[in-house]
Amino acid sequence: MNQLPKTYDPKEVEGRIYDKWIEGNYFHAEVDENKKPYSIVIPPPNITGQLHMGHALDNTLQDILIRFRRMQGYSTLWMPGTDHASIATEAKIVEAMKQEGITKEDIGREKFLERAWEWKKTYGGRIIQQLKKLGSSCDWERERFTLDEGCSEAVKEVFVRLYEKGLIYRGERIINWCTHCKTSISDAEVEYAESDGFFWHLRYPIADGSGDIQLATTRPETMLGDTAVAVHPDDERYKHLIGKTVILPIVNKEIPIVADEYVEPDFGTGVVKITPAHDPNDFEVGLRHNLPIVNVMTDDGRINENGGKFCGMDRYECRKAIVSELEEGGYLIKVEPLKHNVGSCYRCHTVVEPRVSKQWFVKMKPLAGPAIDVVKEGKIKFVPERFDKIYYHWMENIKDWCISRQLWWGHRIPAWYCDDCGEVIVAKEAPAKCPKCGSEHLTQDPDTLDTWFSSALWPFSTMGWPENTDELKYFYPTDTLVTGYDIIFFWVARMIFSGVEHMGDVPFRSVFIHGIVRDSQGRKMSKSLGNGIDPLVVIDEFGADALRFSLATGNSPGNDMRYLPEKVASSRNFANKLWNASRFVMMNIENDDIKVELPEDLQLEDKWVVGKFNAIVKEVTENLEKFELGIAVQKLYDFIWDVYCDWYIELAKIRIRNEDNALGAKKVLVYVLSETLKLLHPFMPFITEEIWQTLPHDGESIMISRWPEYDEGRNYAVEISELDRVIKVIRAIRNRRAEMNVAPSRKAKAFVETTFADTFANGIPFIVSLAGASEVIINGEKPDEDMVSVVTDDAKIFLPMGELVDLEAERARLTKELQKAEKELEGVEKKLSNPAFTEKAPAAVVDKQRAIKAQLMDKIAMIKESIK
RNA sequence: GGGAGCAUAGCUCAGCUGGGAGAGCACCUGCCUUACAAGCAGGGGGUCACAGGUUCGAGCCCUGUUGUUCCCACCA
Repeated sequence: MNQLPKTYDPKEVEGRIYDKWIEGNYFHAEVDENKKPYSIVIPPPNITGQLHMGHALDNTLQDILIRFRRMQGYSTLWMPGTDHASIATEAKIVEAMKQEGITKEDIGREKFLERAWEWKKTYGGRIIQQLKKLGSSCDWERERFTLDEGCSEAVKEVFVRLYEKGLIYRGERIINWCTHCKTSISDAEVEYAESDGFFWHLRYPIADGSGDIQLATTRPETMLGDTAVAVHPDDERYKHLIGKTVILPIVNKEIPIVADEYVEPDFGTGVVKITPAHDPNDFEVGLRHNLPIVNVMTDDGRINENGGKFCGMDRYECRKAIVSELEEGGYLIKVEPLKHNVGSCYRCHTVVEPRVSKQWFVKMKPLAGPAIDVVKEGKIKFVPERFDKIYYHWMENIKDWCISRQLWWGHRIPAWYCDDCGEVIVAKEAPAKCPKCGSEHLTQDPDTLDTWFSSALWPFSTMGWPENTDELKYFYPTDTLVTGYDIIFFWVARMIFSGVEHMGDVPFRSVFIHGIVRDSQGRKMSKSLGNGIDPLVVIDEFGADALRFSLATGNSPGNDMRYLPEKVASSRNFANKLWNASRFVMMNIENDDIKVELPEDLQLEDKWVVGKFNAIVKEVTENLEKFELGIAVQKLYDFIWDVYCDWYIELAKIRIRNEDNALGAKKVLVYVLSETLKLLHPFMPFITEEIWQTLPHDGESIMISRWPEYDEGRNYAVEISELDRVIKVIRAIRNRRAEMNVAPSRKAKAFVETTFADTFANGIPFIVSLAGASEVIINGEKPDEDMVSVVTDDAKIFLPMGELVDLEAERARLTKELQKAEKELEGVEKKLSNPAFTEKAPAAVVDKQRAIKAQLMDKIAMIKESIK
């Protein structure tokens, strides 16, 4: 006996169902040579992170694909895990220690790392628990961490291999320095934003006293590190000065005037001060002209001892001090406002300081070539396709990747330096002694690697590489990578060249890109705006299924979407609708022994719903295969609500009520519901499981049941079009009655005139029951009284409404309808009378127009007759 | 300075390879019809940004314009 509540209560269901899935071990993936593999690796969330809408979207999409493929019979692996997120995590720990009044230097590397692991233990599992709330069917037994033993092994292996191939090198280069995180960061980790600054025009005196040279800068404090002034070699204004020297104001140092093509003669005064240590371009100029590199800044953005009396000053304080001193000395000509691009750290948003520093780099050109080729050859497909252009552009213009970080939380660089001879040893294990001089005094490089260095290996490091494991052989390359467009450069691109280089094959075949979830006003959700929506709160209020459903609905690949609470509410309503439809079915089969199978003798309405279901199976499957999840989910919504609930259930009620082949109707109700639940399961896993378990079913769980298959023999096109004709008539009658404010309780006879007499004869019970007819007469004698009429494409219906009939209004309405039909007919005739159309358009299209014409002509004739 | 996306009903958005403009929400009318008021039945509302072009036929393809969002780029 099913006493199901009238509303679906996700809170009561979700936890219980999820535990059951875990208990059944359904998420676990095994190497199974009898099945085809399907695998996805999760974009590992940061251990510091909390589930946000971006995660909710990303993981909903992955779970939909995984559940779909699992039901299709693939051996399905969704590899989960977390990322150690070096900068973010270290910053959090440092921040926490600050509360205690200690710095990381106070406690030293070892103690710091202990704290970090402690932190990981406490918070690392949090986001995993949150992913479970969402319903994610990851293989949790395989959960990995970018800093675990296996991943660390892979990292070392890769580092050593690349070093030995000459693709990793160490050198003094200009890099982006974050003065807050106190580490180098890669180019990809710098965000540029236009900002209002100033352009300070300065005067540098020429050393021989022949005058001065004027230039402008946006960062006057860097003049402390100027080692030259540059002009364009062909610039007639300055040609005579090339080779001379100027006196650097304040510093009082003599520096050369050099000629370099980099200088744009038309910009500013055509003169550039050159600070090789603090500007990427100046650095290049410096190399070409052998200029000294004078670093004037400390790692926390202060002026160092090279800055003389400004030593110890913050870079912005120093800017002020320098400007006022320049002004006093008469070196400042003018200050003008200037909008320019300023780079900042993507983690802490501190303005980045370009700085020369000794770092480790990956040589990118040799890796980029093959990584471009695999996409060009179609071995990897971006969905939507347009993202390949972005990828190409980035890869084609890529510069060497700075991978060393001045942090402690991360993979320590496997390089040792001999204290005695300076030899560099790169190896997976600490060497006992220097291979060159035999010294035992070796010091490991203190730096760690960029977090993205380890996540780049994720598709194979998680499967046991460098061992050639069974998992690797079976599940690699993975099938689909699901991620937002915002991390294509950070992660996707790097996985591609890493996979191609180390595995000799692509890491995944498709990259399914989605946009970001914005707030209801279209703004990015952010902490500072305080407009973030917590998915867990939403799940608590509406249920995980409703959240998932609303994230999938209207989602089109690569496009951003807005989070609208009303949309989640409407998804919740949909879940509730499904719940109640199921309740109806269950209430009606309590006393019957029903299996999930279609009865032998399908009636018209049965074939109608089965045929429509069959079409949906095909379409939804194809949509899912093409990553058109938003379209698939819309079709399911329409089918369940409009076709199944609004029509089939109502039609079935007639038979159940009349006990006219009621069992057949019940079987169809159960069959179609049960199979539809399967199609919906990837989107709404909890409620579909809950209902499926209550219905008659075979097997332990819907999530491991068989995905419905399209059946060529069950299209029922004829029955569908027949019943659709009847439905059109029912709608038309309802419409007329509503217009006339006829109370639902008031029944009236309906006289139907049609050429489809058999069809409507079959439809009589439906019209009686669903259109408020007391009796339906097909092509019969009409009484001589005033009636309202309504015309569909296939039939004309007369309703005697007694005193409700207002002849004048009726005539007006019909005239309007006639005009509309005539206008339509005009359009169709115009098309058909155009020989170009009938000759060139496909026959099917022309036939369709002819059919429409015939229908319209019938309709017009019928209306005209009524007006008389 | 390059490149990309978006512009469709009051709002948020779908619309697959070009063949009679769609959904949800909101709004209006009538209904507690024994699955569901988180519901049922009906309704109003769109020159598919603008201007050209290709085509028998364009929301969809091409060109340009405007607005908007984003990505990339070393102009000091």
